[in-house]
Amino acid sequence: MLRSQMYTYSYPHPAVATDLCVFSLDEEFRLCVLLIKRGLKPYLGHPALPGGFIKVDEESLEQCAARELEEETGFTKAYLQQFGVYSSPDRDPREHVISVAYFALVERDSETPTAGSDASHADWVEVSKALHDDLAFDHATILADARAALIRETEQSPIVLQLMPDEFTLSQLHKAYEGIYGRELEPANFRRSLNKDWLVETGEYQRGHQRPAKIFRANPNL
Amino acid sequence: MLRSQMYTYSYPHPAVATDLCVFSLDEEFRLCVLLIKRGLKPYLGHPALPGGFIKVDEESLEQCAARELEEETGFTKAYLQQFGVYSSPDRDPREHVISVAYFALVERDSETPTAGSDASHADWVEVSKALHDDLAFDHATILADARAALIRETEQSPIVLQLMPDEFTLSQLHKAYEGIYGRELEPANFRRSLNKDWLVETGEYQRGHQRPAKIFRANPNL
DNA sequence: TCAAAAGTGTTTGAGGTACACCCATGT
DNA sequence: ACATGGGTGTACCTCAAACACTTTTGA
Repeated sequence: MLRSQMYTYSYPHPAVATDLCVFSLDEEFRLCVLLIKRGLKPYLGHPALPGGFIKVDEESLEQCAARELEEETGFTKAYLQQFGVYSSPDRDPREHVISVAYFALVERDSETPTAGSDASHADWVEVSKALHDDLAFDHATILADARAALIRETEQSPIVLQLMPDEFTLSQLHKAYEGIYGRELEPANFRRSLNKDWLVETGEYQRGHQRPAKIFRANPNL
Repeated sequence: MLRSQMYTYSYPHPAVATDLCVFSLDEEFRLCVLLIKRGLKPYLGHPALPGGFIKVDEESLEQCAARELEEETGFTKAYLQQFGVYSSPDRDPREHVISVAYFALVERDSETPTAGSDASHADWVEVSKALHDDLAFDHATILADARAALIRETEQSPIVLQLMPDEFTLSQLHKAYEGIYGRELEPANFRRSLNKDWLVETGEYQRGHQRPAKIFRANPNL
C-alpha cells in the first residue's frame, strides 16, 4: 500500500459514486437483483447494491459503472442504463456522496459470476424480497426506482432479451415479462404484442411433457 | 473577500454542478430557452446554459438547481425535472466536472426575469436556433437531450401548463404543444386528446377578429 | 383418451387519425 | 356576405383485452 496522499481543492467537492442494480432471471425466470454484504463500517453487514467511486480525470460515470460491474461481479459486456441520481447531503454519514445509479442486465448462466469478485458475499435475491430487506443507505429507494425504470424501458425496447439465455421458448420469455411487470399477461395477447423482428427461430423444439415448444434466439441484428 | 481556503480529501473528488435548461414560450407560443453569455475564461463570451456548483454538505442537487435558477434568473417556484448526467473527464478543461442537468418550466411574464440576476446577459432564444448556436462545453448536447426529455414528459403529464400564462385559449395551448413536439397537430384531434380534467373554463371569452375563444385556466388541483 | 402446455382465431372496445362540417365574429 | 379562426361529428384504422378454440405431446 502506498502512503496516504491528500487531494486539495479551493472549494468543497463531493464524493461521486455509481450504484448498480444488476438484474438477472432465476431458473423460474423471476427477476432477481445482485446484493452484496457490506464489509465496511457504515451499515456493516447489511445487504447493499454494488458500486464504487469514480476515478477522477480518468473515466466517465458510464465507464465507472462498467468497471465496478466487472470488478464486483465478474460480468463484462452487460447492458447498462443510467436511471437516477441521489444527492441528499446526509445519505452517507461519512461525507456528502452523490450517487449515480445504473441498472445492468445480465444472463445468470454465463460463467459463475460473483466468483473471483471483490465483494466476498454477493447473492441473487428476488427483487420483491430484496425491497423488504434492510438495505444499506437509500438503496431500497434506488432499487425501487430501478425496477420502475426497467419496466418503462421494457415497454418500448427489447432489453428483456439481455436477460434471457441464448436459447429460450416463448413461454420462458412470457414468464420473464410477467416477472418484470409484476402481473400476469394473457399468453395469446403476449405472443401477438411481441415484435417478431426481435426473435429468430432456431428450428429446434424443446421436448417436455406436453406439446413441444419452438426454441428462439434473440435476433443478432438488434 | 475572504482568504482562500483549501479543502482536502484522501482521494480525488470531482467537481459537481447543475446545468439548467430554462424553458418558456414567447409571444407566439414558441419554445425558448434561457442562455447566458459566459463572463469567465473557458468559452468566454460563448452562450451557455445557466448553472453552478453544488454546496457540499448543505444541499441536494435538486436544491442546487432551484437555487441557481433563482440566483441566475430570478425565477422561483418553477417546475424542475432532472433528465441527464454528463461526466466525461474532459468536458471541462479546468478539471473533471460532473454536471447533472435539469429542465425548468417557467411562464415568461411573471415579473421581468433575468433582471437583477447574476448573469449580466441572459436572453431567451428559440430552442431550434439555440441548438445551432456555438454553445459552451457540451451544452448543445445537453439542450438537445432536454428537449427530448420535455417531449417525453409532455406526452404523459400536464407539465405544458407550467409554461402557460394564467389564462389562455385552446389555440394558444395548441401552439405550445406544436412548438414542443416540433410538428403540426390536427386542431380537432388535439382538442379531443386533451385531458379536460387539466383545465377549467373561466367563463370569459377572448374577443379578436373572429369567433371568440373560450379562456381557460390550469386546474389548480393538479 | 385425457391432462396440460403450445399456439391460433375472433369479438369487442378504446383511442388515434383524417377530414367534412357547422359556428360566431369583424370587416 | 365572406373570410377566418373556433369548435363539433363521424368514419376509419390500429391495437390491446378477453376468451373460446385447436394442436401436440407424455402418460
